[in-house]
Amino acid sequence: MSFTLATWNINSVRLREGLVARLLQDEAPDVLCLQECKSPVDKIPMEAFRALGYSHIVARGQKGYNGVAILSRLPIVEAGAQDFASLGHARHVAARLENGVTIHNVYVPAGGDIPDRNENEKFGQKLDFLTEMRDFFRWDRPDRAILVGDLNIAPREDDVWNHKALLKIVSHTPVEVEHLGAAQASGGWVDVTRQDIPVGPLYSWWSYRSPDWNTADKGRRLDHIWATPDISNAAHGSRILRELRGWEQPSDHVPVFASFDL
DNA sequence: ATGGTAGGTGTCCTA
Repeated sequence: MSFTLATWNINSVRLREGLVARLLQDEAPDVLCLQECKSPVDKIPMEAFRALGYSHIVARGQKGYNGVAILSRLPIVEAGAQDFASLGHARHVAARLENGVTIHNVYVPAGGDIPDRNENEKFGQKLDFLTEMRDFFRWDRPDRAILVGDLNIAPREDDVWNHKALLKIVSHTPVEVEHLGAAQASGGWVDVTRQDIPVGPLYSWWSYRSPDWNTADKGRRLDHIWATPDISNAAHGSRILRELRGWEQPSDHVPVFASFDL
C-alpha cells in the first residue's frame, strides 16, 4: 500500500481554507498536517475538508496563535497531544492510523529574533521545547512513526540561501541545530526529505518581507518530514511544492510531501 | 546596518 502525506504551515486555516481545498483536490495526499492554524478547534472549517474525503480530523487549537491539525482520508484509531516545555500552546498533535502508522505533527516555537536565552525568553523556550521533544522520544522510542511539521530550524548549510550570513540568525544558529539534532537522534528519526534529495539547496519558506521572493530566493528549509528507521526505507517521492508560494495570498511556507510503500 | 510583510485576541502581539 502506498501512502502519501504532506505538511504545510498554513498561517491561518480560516483565511486559506480555499488554498487547503485546492491542494487536497490537486494532490490528494492521504494525510495533510497543518501548522499555524491560528484558530480555535471549533472554528476550523472541517466540513469543507470532510466534503473532500478528509473525514478523520484531529486538531489542537487556540485563538490567534499556533494550532495544529491532521486531516486524514484513513481512519484515525487514537489521538493525543503533548505540551512540550509547558507553554500551554497548541503545538503538537499525534494520531495513529488504521494502518498502524503514528503521525506526530509539530510546530516548534520560532524563537524570537535574538539567539540568546538570557536576552530573549522565546529563544530559551525554543531550546527547551526541543529538549523535551528529545526526552519524550528517548523514553518512549517510536516505531512505524512519522514526524512532520514546521520545526523552525534549517539544519544544513544547503537548507539556507547563505550559510555564513545566517549563522547568527534564529533558525540556523549552531545551538539550535544541535538541539534539533538531539531530538532527531533520540527518536532515531531519519530525515526523509534529505534521504530522497541528498544534495543541493532545498527551501520550504520565503519571508513575506522579501517582495521578490522567487528571484531573490532567500529561502530556508524549516518544514520537515522524518520517519523511524523501520519505515524510512519505504519512503520515496519527496517533493517541496515551491510553486504554491506564488499562489494568490499565499502562506509564507509551502507544502512538503513524501510517500511510503508500506 | 536597516527594515521590509502578513495575520489575528488588532493600534499590539507573533511570525
